Amino acid sequence: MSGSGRFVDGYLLYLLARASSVASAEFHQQVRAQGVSIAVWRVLASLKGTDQGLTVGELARSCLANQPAISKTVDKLVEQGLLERHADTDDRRRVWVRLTPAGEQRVDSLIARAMDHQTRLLDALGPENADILKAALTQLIDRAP
Amino acid sequence: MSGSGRFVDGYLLYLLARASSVASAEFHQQVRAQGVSIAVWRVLASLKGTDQGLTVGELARSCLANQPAISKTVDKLVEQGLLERHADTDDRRRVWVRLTPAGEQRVDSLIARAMDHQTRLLDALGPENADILKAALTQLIDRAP
DNA sequence: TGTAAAAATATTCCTTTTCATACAATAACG
DNA sequence: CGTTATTGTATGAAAAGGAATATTTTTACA
Repeated sequence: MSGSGRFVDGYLLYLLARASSVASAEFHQQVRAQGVSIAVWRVLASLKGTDQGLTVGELARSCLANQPAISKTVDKLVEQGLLERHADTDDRRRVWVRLTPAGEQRVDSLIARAMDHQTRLLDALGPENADILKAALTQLIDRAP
Repeated sequence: MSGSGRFVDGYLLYLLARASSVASAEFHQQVRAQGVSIAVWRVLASLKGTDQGLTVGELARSCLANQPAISKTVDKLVEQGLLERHADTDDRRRVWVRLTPAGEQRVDSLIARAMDHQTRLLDALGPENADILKAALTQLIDRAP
């Protein structure tokens, strides 16, 4: 005996985390090679395609991160001129965050690489497997407790 | 217009990360409520079911973490009496890490909760969807670039 | 309305992670 | 063999992240 009786090998949450990690590894290295952290990439990517931006809270949920972490990351990106904050006129607690033109430019360049990587990933999977995977993940997100 | 033209909504790596995050959220809260960090849970869970333990490097890869982070987490868990280190006799660079009896006891209690949570998750998904998901994730892991 | 509760963000303090590197041991190869 | 390269782990300084809380604004409701 001594066959792999490891607990994690049959554990769904581990399979999920590992799949996400393995699938992202190559692209994440490319991002870091551009001098951009994954946290920053997620903030920029989350804002791309929103026309008024997102509030800090929405951004945190979108980035799968904590609100304080996002506040701090936004601080830095505002200093770098990639983001801008502006208060909501109706509810002055809310703070909107959106890309500046420089931010758009930066994220566009990263997104180009992301799409390129995704194409290769989908190719490796095959179109039908990719569709099955997307459907299964979407169901999981909708139905998870 | 103003329909969701957000980039991330169509991005596979984001779907994966979000699925992993959403599916894990509830259980991870339970773990933290036990006073155990996710990093520690992953170390303990990774070791469960290995009969000689794992080396530090294997443990790092299994935990989807960096080697220095694992070295430090192991330090603390050794201090707490949950893990023990012992050098490899053949290759004295390698350091094996394994659960102590106290560590086994701790991880067993967490695993009981994990299995319970997984049962509910699989129920919510339905058996056939669960199988499809597992197969798709396994393929992704095997075929990712 | 006035007051208590709730919500959104920022801030503080402390832990953890990361990056680079040091150190020790083995492997490769002239 | 001796020397260089490589591998595995640990360590130290710097950055990031997390939990708790403060602050400001809005909502609920007596």
